[in-house]
Amino acid sequence: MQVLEAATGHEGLSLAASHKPDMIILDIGLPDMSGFELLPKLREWYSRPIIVLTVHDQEEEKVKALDLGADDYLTKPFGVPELMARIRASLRRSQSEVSSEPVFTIGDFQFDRSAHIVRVKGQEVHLTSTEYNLLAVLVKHSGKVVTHRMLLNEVWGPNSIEHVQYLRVYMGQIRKKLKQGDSLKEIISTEPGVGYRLLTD
Amino acid sequence: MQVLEAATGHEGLSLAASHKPDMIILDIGLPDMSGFELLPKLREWYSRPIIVLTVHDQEEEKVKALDLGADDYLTKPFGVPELMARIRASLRRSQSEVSSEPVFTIGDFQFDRSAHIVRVKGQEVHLTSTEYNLLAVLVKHSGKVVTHRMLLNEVWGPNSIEHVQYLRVYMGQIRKKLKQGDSLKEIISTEPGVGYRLLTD
DNA sequence: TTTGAAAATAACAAAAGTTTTATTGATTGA
DNA sequence: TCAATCAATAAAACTTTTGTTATTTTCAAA
Repeated sequence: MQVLEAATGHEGLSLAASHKPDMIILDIGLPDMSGFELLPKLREWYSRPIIVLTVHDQEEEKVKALDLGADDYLTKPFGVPELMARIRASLRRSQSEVSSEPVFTIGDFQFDRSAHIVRVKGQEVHLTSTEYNLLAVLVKHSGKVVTHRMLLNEVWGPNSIEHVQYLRVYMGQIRKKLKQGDSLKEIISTEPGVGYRLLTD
Repeated sequence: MQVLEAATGHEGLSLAASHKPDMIILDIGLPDMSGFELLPKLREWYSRPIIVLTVHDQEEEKVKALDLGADDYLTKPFGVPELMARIRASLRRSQSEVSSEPVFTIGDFQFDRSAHIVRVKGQEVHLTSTEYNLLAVLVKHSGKVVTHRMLLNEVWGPNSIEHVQYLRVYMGQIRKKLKQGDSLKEIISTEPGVGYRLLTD
C-alpha cells in the first residue's frame, strides 16, 4: 500500500481531492478544524471508506461520526493489528461493492470496462469519452444514488462541482443513445435534488 | 438488575457520576432542584438513556424534557408493567445503537443509508429528498420521541421550527407511501402536542 | 487554415417538489 | 354536550429542478 499523510484538515482535504486515495483514516482531533466539519466536506464527493480515530470513547462522538458518513471507528489507544484489521475489513467491503467484473450487465445493457465499449442487445453504442466516464461512475455505484457533486467531481474534477447542467445534458445524451434500438427500459433514474442512479432491476 | 436510589437532585448527580448506571429514571419533581436543571448537567457527560417522570400531563413539560436530552417520558400515575416496558425499550435501543448498520431494518421496513433508498417488503419506495431526510431523523432516533422542533430544525433548519404543519403534510405523505403494498403496520406514531416516534416493535 | 466531433453554454418548456390554505376528523376537558 | 385544540387530508398555488433543444466554443486532425 502507498500512504499519504496530511498534518491539517485543509491539507488533507486537498490531498484527498488530488490523489483520490482508496481509503482515508481521519483523526477527529485536527489542529485547524474539527474532524466533524471535515467529514461531511469529504463525503460530498468521496465515497470510499473513511475510518475515524478519536481519543474519547464517547458514545455520542461515535454515533455522530457514523452519521456524518464514517465507515468505521477506532478509539485511541489501539494496537496496530487492530487498525490493520479494520483497514482490511473496510477495503474488502468497498471492493465487493464495486464488483470488479470486467463486463457489467443489466438486462440488455452491457458495460465492458476491458474493451471500453458499451453494448445494448449485443450491438455497440458509441459514447463519447465524457459520456462513457459519466456512465462508468454510475456503474461503479450501481443501484446506489450518486450525488450531483460526486458525479461532477469524478468526471469533471473538483472545480466543476457546481455545473449541474452538464449532468442534465449528458444524461440526456446517454439516455438517448441507450434508447436506440427498441423498447429498452430506462436504466438511469433521476433522484430530484440529489443525483442519479443506475437501476439494477 | 441492580437499582440505586437517590432522594434529591444533588445526591442523584453524585451517585450517577460515581456509579455510571446503565440508565437513569428521573422524577422531574425533586425537593432541592428542578429536574430541568439536573437534566442538562447529567447530559454533559452521561449519554445513556434517561427516562423522565412527570406529574402533570402537560405537553410543555414533556417537550422541554425531551429537548433537554431525555430519551422518553412517563406521566404519573403509571403502571409498573408500563415502566418496565419503557425501560426494556430504552436499554435495547442504547445497545443496538452501538452497531450502526448501514441498513436499518424494522420488520418489513428497510432504510438504506448507503444507497439512499427505502424499501418495504424488499420493494423500493420512492421518497422525495425532504421525505427521506425527515424519515432519516426519525430513524436516527428510532424508538425515541422526536419533538416537532427537533425534526423541523434538522430538516428545514432553525428558521422553520414553528412550521409544524410541514410535519403533518410530510408525515402524511411518508405514511401513505410506506403503506403501499398490503397491510403494513404503521411504524410512525404521533405523540400529540409533542412530536413523532418511529416504532421499533 | 479548414473541418468536424465533442464539450460547454444558454434558453425555455415540462415535470417534480414544496409550501400554503382550507376542510374535515378526532380527542379532551369544562 | 359543546367548545377548543390538534392532527390528518386534500388541493391549490407556488417554486425549484430537470429535460430538451439549439447555439456557441474548443481543439485536434486533415
